Amino acid sequence: MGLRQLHHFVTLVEQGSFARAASALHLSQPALTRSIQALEADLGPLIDRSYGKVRPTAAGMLALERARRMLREQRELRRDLQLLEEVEIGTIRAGFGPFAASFLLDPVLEALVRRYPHLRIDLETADTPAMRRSLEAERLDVFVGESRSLAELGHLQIDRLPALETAFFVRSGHPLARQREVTLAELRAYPVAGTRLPAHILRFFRQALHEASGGSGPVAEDAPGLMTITCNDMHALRSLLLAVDAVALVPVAMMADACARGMAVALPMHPPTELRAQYGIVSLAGRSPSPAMRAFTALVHEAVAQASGDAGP
Amino acid sequence: MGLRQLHHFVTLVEQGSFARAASALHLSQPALTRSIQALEADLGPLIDRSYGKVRPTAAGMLALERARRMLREQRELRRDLQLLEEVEIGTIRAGFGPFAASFLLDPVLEALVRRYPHLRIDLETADTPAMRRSLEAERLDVFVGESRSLAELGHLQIDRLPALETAFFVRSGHPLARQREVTLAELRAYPVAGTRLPAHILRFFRQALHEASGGSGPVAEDAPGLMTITCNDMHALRSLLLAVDAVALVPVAMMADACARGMAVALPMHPPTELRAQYGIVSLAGRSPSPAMRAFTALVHEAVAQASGDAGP
DNA sequence: AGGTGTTACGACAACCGTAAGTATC
DNA sequence: GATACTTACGGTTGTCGTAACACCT
Repeated sequence: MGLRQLHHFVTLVEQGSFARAASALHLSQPALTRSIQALEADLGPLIDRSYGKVRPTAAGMLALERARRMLREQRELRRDLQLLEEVEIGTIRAGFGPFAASFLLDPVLEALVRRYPHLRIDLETADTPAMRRSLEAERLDVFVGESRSLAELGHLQIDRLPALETAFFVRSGHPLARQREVTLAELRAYPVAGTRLPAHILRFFRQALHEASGGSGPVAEDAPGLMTITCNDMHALRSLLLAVDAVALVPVAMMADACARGMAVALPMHPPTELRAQYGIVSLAGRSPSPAMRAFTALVHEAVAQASGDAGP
Repeated sequence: MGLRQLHHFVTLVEQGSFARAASALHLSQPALTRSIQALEADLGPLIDRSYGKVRPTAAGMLALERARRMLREQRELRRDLQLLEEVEIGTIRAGFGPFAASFLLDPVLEALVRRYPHLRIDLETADTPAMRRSLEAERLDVFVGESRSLAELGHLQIDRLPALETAFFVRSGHPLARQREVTLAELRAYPVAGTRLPAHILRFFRQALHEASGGSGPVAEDAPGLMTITCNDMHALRSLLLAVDAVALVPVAMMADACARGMAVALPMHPPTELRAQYGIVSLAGRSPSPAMRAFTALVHEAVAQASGDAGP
């Protein structure tokens, strides 16, 4: 019993004659005869041939029912795979780190919904370690997050994004906004807000402050950090810095509009702080991406390009 | 895509490795690899191979669902066909002519129910022309009836039964019961009951009566027949002849018990009337019988043998 | 004769098992 | 080196089309 034979059988019954069925199947009559014979050799007599009239036997009626169901499943499987390929069905479970979420979540979500209205979408924001756990536990298909700390992990595949420019921002009326140059130490006169930072950035700030205050040698690990406020909701930080005389370390892309409207400015740090977050699209290695995931990845790249285009020149 | 390949695929996912699946399928490992490759060439990537771990992709999950349904339909088709063969499922729509019903319906129905408790049974009694129409309209699968009039019809298949002995019966106290011989003409002193008879029997009686009354030459077609009462319920006729001084033409087999208990006797006709009804199991030619129909046919033969054994010696 | 279905034959593709190869641990 | 899977090769089976055959109307 094979799907091909069953298809032949169903068509034969539906067409009512070997000749018509064979032509409907784009098959020669003898081939159809033999196909049916083979099926009957397997399942027993299925049709009564009485010269010109083709009628299913009792067994044939049973077979007809089941065969139709099998063939329908086959058609629907092909259809489902097609729809999956076109992202007409499917699910994407994606995470965004705080930085990425701040300027990627909105456009990516909008683009996803706009281009793939039937896709089931499950997004969340969390920090990199949490998302990494979710990914490994397969609660997540992919996440966009700080990826430097994951670079050596072989079981993760990282699609690196252009380095994410960050800077210290204040609102336009802020005292520091008037200075031609600002040092790290000067920031400490104000509340300094940002997300929880990766270890290497934390170390960089501690070291810089240590040196600025005339110290030398190793820095104490428990020395107070630069940040006085951490919050992983970047939009809250944005609102904060626009409302009060705080300083916030946020992605440039996120502040592009506020700067354009003269509401905020990036502080001209001295020495220049090269604060580039290494972000990437992280997924489990060795797993072929679903069409939905490929679509998601593409949209993230698009959104990044868009954002850096806005914020760049 | 073939059922074999789908089975391989499902087993592979269930077993979690090519090696285990191949052995579970009684297949060599390379054969399984190639089978899966062929399926994937058809449907796209279905599984992620990551050395030792076999996991379905998103497409694979869809395929798995559909494939399982198809394979279940396949198993159930085989099972249904087996059950049909064993008459554990199926339907029989059978008719009985009045004579046949009188002594076959009860035992055949009982035997059917006893041996094939799951068979759907649809029995009816009617006269031969009506049953023939039902058969041709496929409201009936088979009937047991007077078959001489159908012998030449090519589109009907007739499984002839032993000739059905009939005789004129009266109750023991009947005046005619005391005679050593009874002529047809003598019957006319009493109500004569029977079923509606086939044309050739009617002609035989008319001819005999005509000759007995001294006539010669052709008999008028509208001459009064022998029967004064016709009823196609043979049990009613039986009750009638046991209750009043009537004469009834009924099958011998039907009266065997009453005769044995001294309640009725067959009249010793002179000249002997060779009243043999030619009964048969009639079905449409060119249609292979369902298992249920074969079972029915066998049981009818059994019941006939049983009845003629009872009534015979 | 015309149409319908089956068998006969040669060619091609599918499938299998054995054996050799490749990659991962 | 051991294990898990893939590729290579030769043989069997399944499937096709063309052609010849058998049968019914």
